[in-house]
Amino acid sequence: MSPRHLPADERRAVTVETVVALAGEQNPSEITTATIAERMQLSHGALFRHFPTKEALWGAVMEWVAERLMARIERAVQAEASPLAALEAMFMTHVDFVVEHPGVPRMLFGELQRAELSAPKRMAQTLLRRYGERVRALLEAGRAAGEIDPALDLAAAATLFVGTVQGLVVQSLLAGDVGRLRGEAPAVLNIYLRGIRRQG
Amino acid sequence: MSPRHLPADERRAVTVETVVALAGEQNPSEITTATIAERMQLSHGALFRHFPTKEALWGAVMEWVAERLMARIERAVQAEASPLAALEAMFMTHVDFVVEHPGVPRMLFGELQRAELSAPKRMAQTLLRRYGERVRALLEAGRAAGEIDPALDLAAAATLFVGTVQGLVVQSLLAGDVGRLRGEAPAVLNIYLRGIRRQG
DNA sequence: GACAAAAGTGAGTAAATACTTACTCTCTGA
DNA sequence: TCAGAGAGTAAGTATTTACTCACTTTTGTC
Repeated sequence: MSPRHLPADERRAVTVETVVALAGEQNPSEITTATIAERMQLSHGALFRHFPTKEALWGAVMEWVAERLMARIERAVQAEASPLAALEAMFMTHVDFVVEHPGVPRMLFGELQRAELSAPKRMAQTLLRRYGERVRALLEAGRAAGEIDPALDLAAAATLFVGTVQGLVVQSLLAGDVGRLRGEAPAVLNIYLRGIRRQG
Repeated sequence: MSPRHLPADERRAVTVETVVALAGEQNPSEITTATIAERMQLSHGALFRHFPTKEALWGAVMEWVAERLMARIERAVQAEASPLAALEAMFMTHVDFVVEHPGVPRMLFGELQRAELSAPKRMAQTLLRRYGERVRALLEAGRAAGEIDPALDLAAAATLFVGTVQGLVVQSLLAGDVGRLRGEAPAVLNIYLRGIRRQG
């Protein structure tokens, strides 16, 4: 068990991870600062030594998500030779990430819904935009390499790529079982690939 | 303007429509009973003459959504001759519905996130299951008619169909503009259709 | 037009929740 | 070893929010 007293930066890291874990178990927008503290065996007041407001805490969480997700995806993409293989790797890496951290897509969607343009919302927007641009770049490379249908609408293909993951997430929310996601993912991805690939 | 005093059933109907409208403007989970009443120019207390709890009100809203969405989709499907054409009509009808009522997919997603299995959550699950089954039935018919790739994984195709809409919704949350949805939808649908269609 | 039933009002209440503060404990380095 | 900085505690406070209730206004019927 972790000691009661932690250096500030470690405490902040533990807090963020606690929020990510909690978001995998319950509606992210219903997570209270009290439950976060309780989960860490910490008093409620102590939380506010490390984060001035709840919004600042959510900002740190979104930063954690953006960094980890994009880093892992970039690593997976770099390891592949062809653009289409990279797209496949990107998809499966994303799915793995969601299986490990089921709260993440729900937090992102929840932030996007917010009315005011808070810092965490802006971070969610930025993340998704970067993600979309990465997909688009791979699609362009794939088209240049002759792997992808030359007539393909790249913007639409990028939107559908995000939707492909999103459809799986909805499915897992329906079934209440994130584990099955990984098994179902390849079949869904195949349909997508068939939709964008250059015809033999 | 509607009169201050309405028969109970009309007041309930107006209330539900007010919630649907509000959900198009702000985070559905942040809609309070007070704002609902205010929007109707009604006192807060009066709301609770017509709905015993907020949860019951949300139940009525989900029922409204399920009935309207499925009825419209069924009508569109019936008007088409071939299964693939019906699938296209279903998609565009759904998109139209979302453009008219942008709060709907967000309410649905929000309900699915809930921890406890409340009545509104169960209704959201039922709706999405019925929706998925309808897609699957069309896919099966399409396969029987030879329009669709015989090797297609139907469950995966149904998941991706839902994701196709969902991807557009995420896009509109990013852009903050639901109107563009209708214009972008056909290109996204085309990629999906290319993914499931029987190769010439 | 009187009356009862239906619908609405508005001032409340209790619970939840983000944040504060005065204090105490614990670790570190000179 | 001990002073002080850093981390934690616990009992607050202010605000929000779902829901209540005693009372008033409107509406439809005879």
